[in-house]
Amino acid sequence: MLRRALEEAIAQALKEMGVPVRLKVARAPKDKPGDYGVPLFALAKELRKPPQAIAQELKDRLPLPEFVEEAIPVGGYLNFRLRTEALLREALRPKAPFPRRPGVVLVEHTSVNPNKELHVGHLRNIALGDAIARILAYAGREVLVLNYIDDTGRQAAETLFALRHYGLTWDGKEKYDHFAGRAYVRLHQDPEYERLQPAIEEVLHALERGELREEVNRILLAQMATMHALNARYDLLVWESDIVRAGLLQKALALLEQSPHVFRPREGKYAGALVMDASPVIPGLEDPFFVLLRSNGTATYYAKDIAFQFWKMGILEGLRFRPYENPYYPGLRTSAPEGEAYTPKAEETINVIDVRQSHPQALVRAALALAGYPNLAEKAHHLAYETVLLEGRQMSGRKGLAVSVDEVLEEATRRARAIVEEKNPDHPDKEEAARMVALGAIRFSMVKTEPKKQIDFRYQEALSFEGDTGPYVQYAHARAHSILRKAGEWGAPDLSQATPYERALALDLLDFEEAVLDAAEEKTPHVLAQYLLDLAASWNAYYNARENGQPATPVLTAPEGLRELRLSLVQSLQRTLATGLDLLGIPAPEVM
RNA sequence: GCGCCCGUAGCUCAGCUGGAUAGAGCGUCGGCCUCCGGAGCCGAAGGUCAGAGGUUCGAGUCCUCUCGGGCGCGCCA
Repeated sequence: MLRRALEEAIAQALKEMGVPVRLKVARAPKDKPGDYGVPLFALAKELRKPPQAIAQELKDRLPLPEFVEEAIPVGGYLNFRLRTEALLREALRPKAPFPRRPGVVLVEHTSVNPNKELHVGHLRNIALGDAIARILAYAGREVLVLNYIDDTGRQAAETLFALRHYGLTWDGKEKYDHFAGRAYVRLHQDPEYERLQPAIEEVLHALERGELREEVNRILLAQMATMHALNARYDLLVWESDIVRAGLLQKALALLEQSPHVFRPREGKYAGALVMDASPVIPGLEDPFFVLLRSNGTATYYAKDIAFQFWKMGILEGLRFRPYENPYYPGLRTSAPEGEAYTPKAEETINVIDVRQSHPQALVRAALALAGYPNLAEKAHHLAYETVLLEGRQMSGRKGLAVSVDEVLEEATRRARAIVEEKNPDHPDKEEAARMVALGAIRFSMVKTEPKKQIDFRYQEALSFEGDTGPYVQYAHARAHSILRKAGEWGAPDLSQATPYERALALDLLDFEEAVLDAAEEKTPHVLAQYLLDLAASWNAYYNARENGQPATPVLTAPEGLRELRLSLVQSLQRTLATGLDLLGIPAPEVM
């Protein structure tokens, strides 16, 4: 990364000038001289000189790195023009994942209740979680992806109960999770619902004993087909019933009770309950007391979250794992009483959950700090994303007001198929191309905006193949690949023949690694998605450039040396787009 | 009531953590090669960055207040 090196050199020179600061090097605007620049206004006061003079002085004192051709003072800025050959050499350098550094990052995402088919709200969770896991791995982290199966929850119990209660039998025509989901919705519309509570309770208890696991598993496997179709990856499944049986909750509470901030009030509102006083960690709360164990002895749901978080970070042990039999993920492991003991001991966790869980997630961090692990509390991240609206309206699983992911995938594939048919009738595998484009459209639409912004799922926009979309990037990739296919083998490029067109594309190519690192650091894939749009646009502009009515940048018919340079650049571009798309979990078709 | 998030072009969104003349897509209007893929490209119109104060050489970005929208605050999960 040339920018970093330049920043380093500038910092060194400034230090010698008596101002030990690190300034950020940014791209220079298109109409200004040079490729990069730094503003020097901030130093004016300390150096008691006008910024223009500082720019001049810095230029005089800065030993230019070999990749910089010239430093150019522009008002209060000092700009830099890169040597063309150095710029191109850097742009052509093959990109590889960053070196692995020790320490596991555990990403939990999906974690869908096993009682119903996935809907569009889950889509955002999966797209974000899967992308951030891939990005972190590329950025050099060892990543484990965990999918939590709440098999002792009310939702699962109600669905299993409904299936029996209504005596429904599966005819195999419908996906099983959809079938089960209909039973669940029917139960919630049943006027007898209130009266059925005791029977539902019974199912709930059976679940806690782990007795109905096969029935839950059947729904899970159907859901997993959708996760797999979305191109999401997982390493571990953890079943809540296993957590219950491993006694993680009791172990966690035992640890917490050693804190002076966890106690049992004898009187007042919380008499008889085990409560945590979060005020040392979360100041300014109206009521800083949170119940961990109710006075009837049952645990609150965030007490369970706390116990699980302790396990993730290696504070507690006790779960066992074995290979998970399924048709989609060969290496997947699942918690199971008969498995082998294993604890991930993550040094950092990312829980991908919607923003409504911000409060309980803060309690999880508070508990870590109160239990004596403030350093781990800082590494327990909540990737909070806003909810997804459906055509401007709030969704509801209970009422069946949602669009399923399967349905969206099917519709997107149908539309993509029609377009492939229209644009590329000779395509060798239209079905596969349609699948990739559909996936590109759907997943890209879920990660291109900031997680904290609410998004409205609209068919017309989410399944669009034009403009700021996944297929736009995929198309740019396919177009580049098409040129490379026609070129065959080529020889050494002549970097000195680069024109301003190659310079512009190369400059954009240089920002890839920074975009990935930024996305990893901020834990938001949208930075990478936006970069890929910019890069694809830059490439399309390059491809279409014209001068005097003639193509300005022909690749295959360019003179020797320049042709090789352009081919190498196109190859670097093509690989960068493919890598970037892969980090978003989106396939990069060679032909579409 | 307390707390968190959001408000940028008609619509959907970026804006590199305080820097250069605020940028894209959709939509509208006008263009594009006998030549590497038109899912593309070039151009035009469209802005009181919700509003008001403040800090600063400099504010879409930081602070305060106001307005509008979303969400969370239970011995429910």
